[in-house]
Amino acid sequence: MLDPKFIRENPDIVRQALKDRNDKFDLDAYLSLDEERRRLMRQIEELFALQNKIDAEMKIIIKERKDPASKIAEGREIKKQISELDKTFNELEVRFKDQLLRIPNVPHTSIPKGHPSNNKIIKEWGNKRKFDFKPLEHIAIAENLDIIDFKRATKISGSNFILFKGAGARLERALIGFMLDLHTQKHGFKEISPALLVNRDSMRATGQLPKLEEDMYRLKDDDFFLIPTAEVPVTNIHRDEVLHEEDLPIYYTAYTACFRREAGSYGKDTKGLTRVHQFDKVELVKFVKPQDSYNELEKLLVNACTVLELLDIPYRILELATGDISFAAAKCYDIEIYAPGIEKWLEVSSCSNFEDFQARRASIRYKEKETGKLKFVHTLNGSGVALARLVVAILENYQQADGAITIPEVLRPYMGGTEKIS
RNA sequence: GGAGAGGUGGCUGAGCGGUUGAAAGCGCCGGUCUUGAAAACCGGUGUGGGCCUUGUGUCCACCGUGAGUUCAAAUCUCACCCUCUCCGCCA
Repeated sequence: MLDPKFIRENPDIVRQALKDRNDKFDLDAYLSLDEERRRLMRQIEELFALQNKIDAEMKIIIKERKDPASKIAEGREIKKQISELDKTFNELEVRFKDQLLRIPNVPHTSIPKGHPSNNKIIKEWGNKRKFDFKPLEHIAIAENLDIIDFKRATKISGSNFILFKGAGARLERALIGFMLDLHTQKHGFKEISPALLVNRDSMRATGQLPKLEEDMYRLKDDDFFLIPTAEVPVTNIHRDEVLHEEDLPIYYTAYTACFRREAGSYGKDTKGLTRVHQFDKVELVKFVKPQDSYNELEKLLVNACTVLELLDIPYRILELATGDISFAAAKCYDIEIYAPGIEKWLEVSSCSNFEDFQARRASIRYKEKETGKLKFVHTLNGSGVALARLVVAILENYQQADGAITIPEVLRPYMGGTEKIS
């Protein structure tokens, strides 16, 4: 969330941010709510001060064994006044906090403004494969090789779920192992394996709640949520903590399944692996000092790209426009990989700097040695990378004329030396 | 799921309803001593918020969370959450 004081003092910046994001949040209603609650707060605090004064006088009266009756009556009167104001104040406070949590982050000034069509391609890597036959779509490839079973996945769970089989399942596991090893051994990340169910506080801290509750899978009996990304449990590792400055930056990587309800997206990308309710992902999360966060974002992006370069999959990087970045992000790069069968660029990673937006919600701070002050850390995360779509790209990029798939060289050690699936 | 114990500052841990924002110790910061370091000793050290005259300013809140009793709650009552121990169940 944003600092309420910052919003109050810079309403124009926030208003512009909302406009750039095409967010309909009613800032004026928020601001008057803030003013009203502070007005009431001042009244109540004055009464508290009065109460404290009576309290002090009361102590003297008792000590000197005088008659306390009139002071007691005074105290009663104050108490009555406080309890009346308090009721209204509490209502306002609940509304205020809820509204505050619905204000998105202010986009960084460097990023393109407006509609997603203004997303800027800042890099392309690799050459699109040339085939001397018509490349098939991944669905056909996978069904021919019997490594993904779409029909049975639907029977077991429903539409847009996956069932990997045989070499398909092995490929999935190989990719996870390859990526985790790369990030832990070469990029300095610590491996984390978190729970896939998290509580409401955790979802609020990273910014999924309260706004996006409809998009989340929720266990209604226990008020748990299925994680939409490892970002949630991993960022929450340090919720309500004060970190040591010398421990920063902290790098974590985690493989988890991710669950997306995608309410309201029916009819869009409904076929194959490109949009599913559950997929695997290796996530990268960083906690850094504020002055380092934009430098760390660039490094994070390189870490994610390295995965694709080692797999030799053509990719491009998009710098997202204000209208396309997520609720909590200040700046975000998307990485898209090319799938020659369906002839589409597929998003496999979003690398974002949240600045102190999540840290403020989650209360993740560190004590700055030089000043002795507590400061919010900056949090970042990026996929390194998402699996289902990566499998699409591998199948379509590495397909052969005979319908077989050659295994990218870096994956072979993870597949027991297998060179092709046929 | 059953029984019991307990949640107090960065940590450990005291706390008869009224000079308790909170003893003590550890840690941390500064100083003395030392060639330097350690030890010892001395001093300091919570967070969040409101207000304006932005100041070594002032006021308020905070002892798991929420409600209640009271003139007054860390302390009493109730509910909830969480942790630990034992038992049960279980991969």
